[in-house]
Amino acid sequence: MSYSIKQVYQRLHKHHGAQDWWPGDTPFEIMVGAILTQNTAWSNVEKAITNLKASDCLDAAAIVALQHDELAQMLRPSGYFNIKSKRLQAFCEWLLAQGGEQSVAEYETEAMRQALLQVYGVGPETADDIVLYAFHRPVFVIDAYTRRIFSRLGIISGDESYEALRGLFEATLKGKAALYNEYHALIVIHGKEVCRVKPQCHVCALKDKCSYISKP
DNA sequence: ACCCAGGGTCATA
DNA sequence: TATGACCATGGG
Repeated sequence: MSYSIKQVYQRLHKHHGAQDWWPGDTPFEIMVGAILTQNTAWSNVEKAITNLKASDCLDAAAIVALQHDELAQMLRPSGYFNIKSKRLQAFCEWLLAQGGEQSVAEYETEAMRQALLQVYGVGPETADDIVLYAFHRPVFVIDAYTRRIFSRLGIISGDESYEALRGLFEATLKGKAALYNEYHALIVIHGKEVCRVKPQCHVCALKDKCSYISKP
C-alpha cells in the first residue's frame, strides 16, 4: 500500500519542515532564477545571480542593454551561458514590452501562463515557476523530481504529459498557491538531499523503508 | 574520470 | 507526435 499524493506531502513537510521558497529577494530575481536553473544545479545559478548583482544588472532594462557576450560571461557559472544569455534577454524584452511586472500581474492565471509560454526559452516548468513563485498563483509545478518520486511510488507512470500531471496534482490537492509553493519546494529539497545524495533513499526506490517519508 | 543537475529548442521522420 | 542532438559549468 503506497502513500497518496496528500500523504506524501504530509510526510515531506514533517521531515523537512517549511521551505519558504523561492530563494530570491524580489519577484524579478525569482524570474531570473527560474530561467537560469533550467537543467542546472542551483548552486551554479547563485554564482551567476551574484555576478549580475555585483554589476548592478539584476534589472530588466540593464540586462537588455548588455551585449550578448557581456551577459553570457556573467551567466557563465550557471552553464549553457550562450543560450541562457539569449533566453534571459528575450524574457526581459518581453517583460519590458508588457510594461513590467505590475502589468503582467494583471493577467488571469491561465492567460499569464499562456503569455509566458510564448516567450523564447520559457517552457512549461519555467513558466509555472514564475507564475507560482513570482506571482503567487495556484499552479502546481511539475519537474523531473516529481516524475521520479511519484513514478517510483507507483502513483504515476512518469511519461504523462506535463499538463496531465499538473492537472492530476491540482485536482487532487485543490490547493491554494501557498500549498503548491510548499509542496514543490519540498519535492525539490527531498530530491536534492535524499534521492540523489543518498541513492539508497527509499522514497523513490523502496518506498516503505524511506527514513524521510515512509517511517511514521 | 564519470555522472548529472529545480529544461527548452530545433531538426528530423 | 515523438524521439534525439544540442547547449556547458561545477560538485559529488
